[in-house]
Amino acid sequence: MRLVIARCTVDYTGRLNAHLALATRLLVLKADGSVLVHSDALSYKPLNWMSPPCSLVVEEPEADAADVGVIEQWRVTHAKSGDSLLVQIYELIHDSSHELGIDPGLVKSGVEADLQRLLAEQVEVIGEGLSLVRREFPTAIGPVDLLLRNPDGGTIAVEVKRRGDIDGVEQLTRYLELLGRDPHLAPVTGVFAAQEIKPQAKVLATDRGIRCVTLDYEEMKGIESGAPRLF
Amino acid sequence: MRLVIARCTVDYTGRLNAHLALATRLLVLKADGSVLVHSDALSYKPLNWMSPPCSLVVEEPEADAADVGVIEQWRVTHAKSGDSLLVQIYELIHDSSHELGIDPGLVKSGVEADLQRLLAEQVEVIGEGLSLVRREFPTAIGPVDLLLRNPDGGTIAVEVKRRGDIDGVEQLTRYLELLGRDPHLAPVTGVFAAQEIKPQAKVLATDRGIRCVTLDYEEMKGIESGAPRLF
DNA sequence: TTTTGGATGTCGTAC
DNA sequence: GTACGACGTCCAAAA
Repeated sequence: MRLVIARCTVDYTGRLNAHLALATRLLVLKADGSVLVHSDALSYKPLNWMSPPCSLVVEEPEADAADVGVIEQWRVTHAKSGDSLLVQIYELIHDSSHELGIDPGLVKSGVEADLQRLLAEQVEVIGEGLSLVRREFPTAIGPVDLLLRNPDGGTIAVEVKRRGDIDGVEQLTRYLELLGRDPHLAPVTGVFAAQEIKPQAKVLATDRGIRCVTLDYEEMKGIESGAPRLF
Repeated sequence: MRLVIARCTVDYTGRLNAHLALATRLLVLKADGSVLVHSDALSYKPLNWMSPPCSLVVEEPEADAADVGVIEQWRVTHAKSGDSLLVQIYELIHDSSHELGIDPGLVKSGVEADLQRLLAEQVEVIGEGLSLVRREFPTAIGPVDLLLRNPDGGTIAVEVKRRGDIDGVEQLTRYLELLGRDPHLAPVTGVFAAQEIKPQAKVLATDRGIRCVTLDYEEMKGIESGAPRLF
């Protein structure tokens, strides 16, 4: 990994055109050829970048560029899309290279898949007496997260999200429409389960007769890992 | 901006939990207090990060951490959400600070707003004889991108997207439902216009009687900027 | 290889 | 401040 601090301009041409006026920025050149341009604010997202696979070529600045002070010029081109990034350097302030090796990678827990797995093991969170038919129940328009059997008759389709948005309600609505046509399953009702449900999503769901359930990941995690309580 | 290359572990606790095992990484500390953790691959997205507003505190490593080789420990805490990042440093390989100043920011062109503007000027792309009623036609649930008048009677609502996804079809469906109730506009038909339309979106749109139109940005740009061709 | 859907999405903007 | 849609979304798993 090469780290460069430089006064530079950057131009991107590809899915859109973007220009960065002359200023001092951090340029990160990664081992896979990718390039990041960062300013001293706005975490996370680079101002400009090029994703691998791409190649960096050091070009000779054009005469008029050199006249206005460009001392070095990089062209980074994406191998497939042809998108390219032109970095024109006016002043090199820092330049160092470092051997990092391969990263063992990030280990996560608490994402949608975890929620779904926990909820499948704890269907009582949805309601009394329900039983799991299966996770990822397949339909023509995609898998339903959880399908439950109601002992009083009928089926419950559960859509699990980390954050419950209007899109999730739409998705569940499509599933309900389709599943409701199946005489083996009908009547099918819907449950929208998420750690956090947006007000508009709640309104839309309620309007469509879909019940909303707010999930507590930490609590569900506790029930899973902890020994059953003694009372 | 402070740049640190270090052998470290990183743990994030917040919306989820995430752990990075011991390895050499780039740590970027920005002027606004935010922190980025990057490996030597996977451009764009940091392995781990903390967004502003947040504060960094250098803690004394616990005895057992010090025993396994932790020489320095940072805790970065988000001011509002309480999310936190724990960086345990085992070896400092590089450490430098740089004054970057404020970035003038990115200038873009060629996004959805351009597509919509161009299409408003070239409604013949949608169909013969149509005329523009207005852009951003207001409704109770948000503005319709383009509203067109059909000389044969009725109205056409156009949803413009750069990439046509199933969400866009849902959005347009909601508009059509609402607009169709207005006797001044009815009958209202829909057109889904995008540079690229996903197969599932096309299927859903067609199923709902919505016509799909694929837009060619470069061609539309050419018609706008170029002189009319001489034949 | 293309497609699909999640994401600690992030980021801007209208309300 | 909240809600909502765009994003050069990025990214990984599935088909």
